[in-house]
Amino acid sequence: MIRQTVGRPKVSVVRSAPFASRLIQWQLVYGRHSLPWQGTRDPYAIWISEIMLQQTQVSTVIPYYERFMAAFPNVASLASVSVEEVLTLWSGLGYYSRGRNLHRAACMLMEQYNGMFPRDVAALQQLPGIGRSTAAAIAAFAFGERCTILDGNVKRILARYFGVNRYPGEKITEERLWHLAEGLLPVGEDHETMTSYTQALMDLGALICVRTQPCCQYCPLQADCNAYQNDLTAILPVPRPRKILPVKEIVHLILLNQGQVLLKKRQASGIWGGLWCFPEITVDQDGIDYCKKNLYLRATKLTELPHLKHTFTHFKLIIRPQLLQSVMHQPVCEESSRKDDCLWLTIEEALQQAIPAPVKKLLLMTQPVLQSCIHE
DNA sequence: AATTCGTGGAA
DNA sequence: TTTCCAAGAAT
Repeated sequence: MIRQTVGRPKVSVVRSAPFASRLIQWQLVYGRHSLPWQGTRDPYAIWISEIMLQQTQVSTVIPYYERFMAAFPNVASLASVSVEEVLTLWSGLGYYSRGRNLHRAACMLMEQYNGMFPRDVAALQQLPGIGRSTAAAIAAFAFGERCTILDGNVKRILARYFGVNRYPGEKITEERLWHLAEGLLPVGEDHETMTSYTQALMDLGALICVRTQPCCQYCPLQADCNAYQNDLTAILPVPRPRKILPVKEIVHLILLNQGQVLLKKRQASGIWGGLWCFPEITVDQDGIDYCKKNLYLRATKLTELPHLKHTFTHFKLIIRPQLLQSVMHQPVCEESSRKDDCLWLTIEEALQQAIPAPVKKLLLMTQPVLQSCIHE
């Protein structure tokens, strides 16, 4: 830590008053007030938005949020559908365990709370997909509970404000940030104050205290900000320690038959868990052989499509797509269609399933090819 | 405690 | 192009 004067608890509570009130005053004038999930105290709407916004930018979330709320406007409607239907609307958004947990939590809310939301943070945190920060966001926005969030915005703000010169993702540092955040909460306990304050933290981080080139001229915390006073805003917060991303290479088999493609459901765990994907093999496997042994399909190779690069947080993936024409003999056809983890679909149908982003790209690339195949 | 979960925007 | 990371949680 950079040298700083952190007082005893009583002192820090008193000193925190200006922090919260300045933020709140700033938020009322310069903050965001028209995001789709604002202006409501419906815990369901707030919950959905908070889950979608985990590690995901606002502009990305908005269309997904609108579609999701239109389809599932409340806990009961979400709990009543299959997890498949939830993942279909989640398709392309990433971190698909969020969608699975959302559905599980909706079912738990129906069973344990009669479809209502518990008011306290501890109970909220028991629900799958709701951690400490998301629980605090829901409790603050929906119920006016006096609890603090600690998302990427707040970590960045506090790292600068207090001059925290260690990586915020580090466990010990994160605990420190939680403690600092608790100490900055507004003293009042009314709902409106907690809503404004929590939104203020997010807005300051998103609009002023951004990662690169923060707009310190317009920051209500400028006078007390350690990083600004010491010209450290460019190097705080300390970035994540670099790691070399491993590169994985796989083959996706795009099987074509009578205007349809084959999608295979992935196992529940691992990347793209439970989503529909092309059959996947290693680069040194033979696609035609794989079709024969695992899918009971005779196939002939058509062509190899240009490879697709996809970067995850922890590895890079090179997808080598192979177009295969499958010939389905009658008994073989029955056998392959009997597998409940395989689906023959037109591309239009496939695009409406729970598929990850690269599969969507490949489907769109395949569309013209399939058209020409049909005319043969 | 360190990994494993997606995807796309911004620099 | 590469790098970083965004309203984090679960394991």
